[in-house]
Amino acid sequence: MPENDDPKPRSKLRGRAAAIGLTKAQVIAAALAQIDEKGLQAFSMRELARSLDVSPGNIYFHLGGAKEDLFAEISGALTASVSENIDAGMPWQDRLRQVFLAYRDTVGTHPNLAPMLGAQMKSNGVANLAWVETVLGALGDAGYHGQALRDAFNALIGGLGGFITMEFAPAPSEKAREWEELFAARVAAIDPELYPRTHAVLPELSNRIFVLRWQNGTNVSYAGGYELLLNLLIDGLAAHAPRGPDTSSPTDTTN
Amino acid sequence: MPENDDPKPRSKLRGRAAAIGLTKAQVIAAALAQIDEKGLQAFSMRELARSLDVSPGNIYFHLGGAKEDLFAEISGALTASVSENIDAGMPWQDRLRQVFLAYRDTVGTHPNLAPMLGAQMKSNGVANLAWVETVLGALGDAGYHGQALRDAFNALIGGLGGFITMEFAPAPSEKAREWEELFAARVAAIDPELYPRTHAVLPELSNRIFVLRWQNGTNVSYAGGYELLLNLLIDGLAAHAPRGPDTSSPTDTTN
DNA sequence: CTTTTAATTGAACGGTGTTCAATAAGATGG
DNA sequence: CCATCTTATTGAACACCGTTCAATTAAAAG
Repeated sequence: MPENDDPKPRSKLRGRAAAIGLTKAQVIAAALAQIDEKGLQAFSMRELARSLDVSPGNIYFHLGGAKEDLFAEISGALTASVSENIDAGMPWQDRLRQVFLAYRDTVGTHPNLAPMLGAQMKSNGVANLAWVETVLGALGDAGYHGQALRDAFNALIGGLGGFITMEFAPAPSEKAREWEELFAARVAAIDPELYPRTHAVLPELSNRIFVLRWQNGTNVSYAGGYELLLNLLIDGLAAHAPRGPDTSSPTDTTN
Repeated sequence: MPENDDPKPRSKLRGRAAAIGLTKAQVIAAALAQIDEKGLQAFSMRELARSLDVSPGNIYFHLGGAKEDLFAEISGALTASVSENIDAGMPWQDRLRQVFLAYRDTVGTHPNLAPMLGAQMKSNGVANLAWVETVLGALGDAGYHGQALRDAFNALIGGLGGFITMEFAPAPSEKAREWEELFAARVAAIDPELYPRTHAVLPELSNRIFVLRWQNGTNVSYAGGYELLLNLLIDGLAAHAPRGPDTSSPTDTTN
């Protein structure tokens, strides 16, 4: 692994020959492009090397790690900007709303990353401390601390982050067309006697709700469900706040 | 693929020779055992074949499908029982609470399946219609219909299902020990000037909240966060219900 | 016992992630 | 300008993987 973090290659010949001057940032960017294009399932280190006209080994040299680490780097790069432009002077409710709407927008730009954001611990890492700080700060201002803070934080991140993971969960690889037809057949065969509420609701909600769908958030908007979830959480956290909001110096010791 | 669904092999010699009489159900059970033991990442069709003392091809013969389909079968088998024993006579709030607590308990028994439940559309399929029916029924009794029903359903499934996916998201493969140390080092280096709220909260919440953790729900309980999320959702949905609860015949056409 | 059907194998194809010695390219300093 | 040293790059190799398929064995049917 190269021992500095220069954005530019040390070679002065960059641009003269194609295979000279590869950079860690280039590798990460190319990997992101590759995933955007082909999906996480189809992504491979060798294909990435091919797309950069470079040998596989060279990628490992610049990365200084394996595929998993590459994913972590991509996640970090993606979510780095989520908590920028959050005005700390706003009410905590607005700060939460804004940061979680921004997070969803960001993931929505690269939906194929969703599986690794939600379903792999390493892809969170300590990358976006600013994000954590914003959420913890908002909840602190709301009066949460100790165990209640822990639960509130987890409910927010787990609920909203998890929602987005499911929203953009990928369809079966490639043979999507075939699966869509198979799915439609199964839905059409739902027994109105056994599942009356489901059957009644199908014409309106088929492919619009989790589980009963064959397309994900890339094709069908789940904004309504997400915003409802976000509002219920914020309102509920406000109603159940351990003490009045905006108490700036928590000096009591009742816990 | 064998054309019937007999739980027993057609051979009359079952038990006499080891490699005789493999069954689809056996394959699925063995795969689940394998995933429970080694994790989803390490699972492979060839290893599965080895664990059954059988050739890889034989597995495909009995499965009649590929790895993806096997995953879908496992998901279906796992979640089949989630909505059993839900008393339809209970208030809709209790039905929701019960079914979502049961879902989390079920996944908690096989946490390594979490990634494929949340992050793969096919692993939901139309498998657990009873579950969908229970949730739709409860929300219907609460007065939800049309778009509001859609959003409420998605908020519930996406929020709670997604939470569980994140809760049990796996740590990096195998070299967990090494990662834990690396993580601890990074956490210790958090700048108290840049991230005061995070820094202040670390002693109490480190490894207890999403993002700032090196172990998942298998080692650390996220029950508090989940129950808070569940309660906020149910209470909020009750407060925002389009009309009074338990109106049995929705005949108006205001939507 | 022969025919037909089901179950099983083993080899093959075309991939994969990752490591590593050998080598080429560029920087350094005499 | 050249010799040295460092960095970058390659290509081959290793040990896997998912999936298909002709050939073969085992069991059932007649």
